[in-house]
Amino acid sequence: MAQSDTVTRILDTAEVLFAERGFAETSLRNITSKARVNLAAVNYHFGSKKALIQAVFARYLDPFSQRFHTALDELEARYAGGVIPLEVLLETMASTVLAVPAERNSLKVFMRLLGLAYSQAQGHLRRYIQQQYGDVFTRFTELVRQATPHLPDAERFWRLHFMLGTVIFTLSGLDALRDIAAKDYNEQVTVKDLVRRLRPVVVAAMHAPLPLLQEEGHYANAHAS
Amino acid sequence: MAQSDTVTRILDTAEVLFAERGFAETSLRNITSKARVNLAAVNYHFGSKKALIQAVFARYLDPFSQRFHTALDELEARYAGGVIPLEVLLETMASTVLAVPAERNSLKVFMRLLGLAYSQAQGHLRRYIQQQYGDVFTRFTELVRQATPHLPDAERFWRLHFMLGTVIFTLSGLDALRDIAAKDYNEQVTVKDLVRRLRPVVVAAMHAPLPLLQEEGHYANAHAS
DNA sequence: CCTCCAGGAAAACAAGTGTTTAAAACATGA
DNA sequence: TCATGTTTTAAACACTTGTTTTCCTGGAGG
Repeated sequence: MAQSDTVTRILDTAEVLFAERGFAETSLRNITSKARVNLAAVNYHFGSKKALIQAVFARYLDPFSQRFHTALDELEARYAGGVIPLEVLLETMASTVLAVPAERNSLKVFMRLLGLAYSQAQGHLRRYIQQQYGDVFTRFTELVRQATPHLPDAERFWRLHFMLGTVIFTLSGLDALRDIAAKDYNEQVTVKDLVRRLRPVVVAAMHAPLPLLQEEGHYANAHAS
Repeated sequence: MAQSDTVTRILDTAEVLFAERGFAETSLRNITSKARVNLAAVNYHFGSKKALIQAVFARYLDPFSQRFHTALDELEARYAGGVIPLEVLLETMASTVLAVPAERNSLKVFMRLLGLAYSQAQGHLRRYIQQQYGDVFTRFTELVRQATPHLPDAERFWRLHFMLGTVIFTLSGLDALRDIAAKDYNEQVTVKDLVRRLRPVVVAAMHAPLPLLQEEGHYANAHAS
């Protein structure tokens, strides 16, 4: 209750400001004034701006990774000992992501934050996320490995990141893209629609034939950087 | 020459600092001190920080869009009147991107900047890029449309952005990913390698079967945001 | 010679930043 | 009710930010 309504007001305000403007571009005075809370409250309750940023992420990622873990538990039980098909794994991940708004209210904010975590400098964030939630991701990729034994490890690694890029890029830039799409194809897309569109694309990408190796001289004027 | 060696020193320094730290996180004092140039020089030569950012982009995008235009000209001549196959279009785009380092020296910086342009708030940048270089992109997508007549317009739109996400996300986060990949699969990837890996994935993604429409209730707990 | 003026250098400017301090208000259990 | 510990508040602090201003330099052209 009153047990620091301030804390949640700060978090609620911070997450949407961060999502729409980035971390460096959002000042504490920005947050606190919009949340109608004293400026010092952030440092009092969280210690620093960095800690506030991490708290914003934790509020999304804690329940998410927990849900994901139990979802994977169920899968492993269902396919006891056997291999879980790739489609099922992807489907599970998708539905876990889509379940986020059940407790927090904006999937859009969640995806945007993830996008920022990658693109923004903020080295401390990537480190924090990695060491805090890295194990779920590791567990997931291990299951993907078993589901795609034909893929060389390196190839699978890259393809997973390709798909991560697709999802995060699309869903985190959703607003801008949605505007264009609505204007050109007058169609009002929801996140759920997008996930529906993503499914066959991701599956096809993971099943794509292996790249031909080293067609030398294929690209004129190509220099490594 | 002395005809403002200062200008290029500023641009050279700014582009790498921007690429590795972002725009807001890079101060003019940061740039000018590293470039061993007076602080006021930026405002003298460019007018403002925003203008400097745009100048950094222009130095990459001007030659790029020019090259891309002539490459498309050649393609249209070669396939006079006919449809240019999707693979050829993608190949052309890839080699145009890979040709960037021929004049500017870092493909990595280029991709990182593109990534920032999307993810960073910086509304002015997206607008600038859109109205300055939007026509090449429009032309390219029109050719893609002709090459993929079976795809509904909206579906093609989204798939193109999916792939844009893949490429920009991967290539702009290249350094971090490369470190992980090198550690786990001791393999030293170059940008060229990545493009080679990307090719079949992108092609497969574009040719993926259309999504099933509306399997209602497929995702439990799913709420739109 | 002097003028002119693009360019460089140092300093100041006003505004905004995260963080800290110290006092006040509040709540709660003894 | 009083003392205790927790929150809230306003003010200040110590910087950093982008931008301007002012002065100084060094040639080119008349």
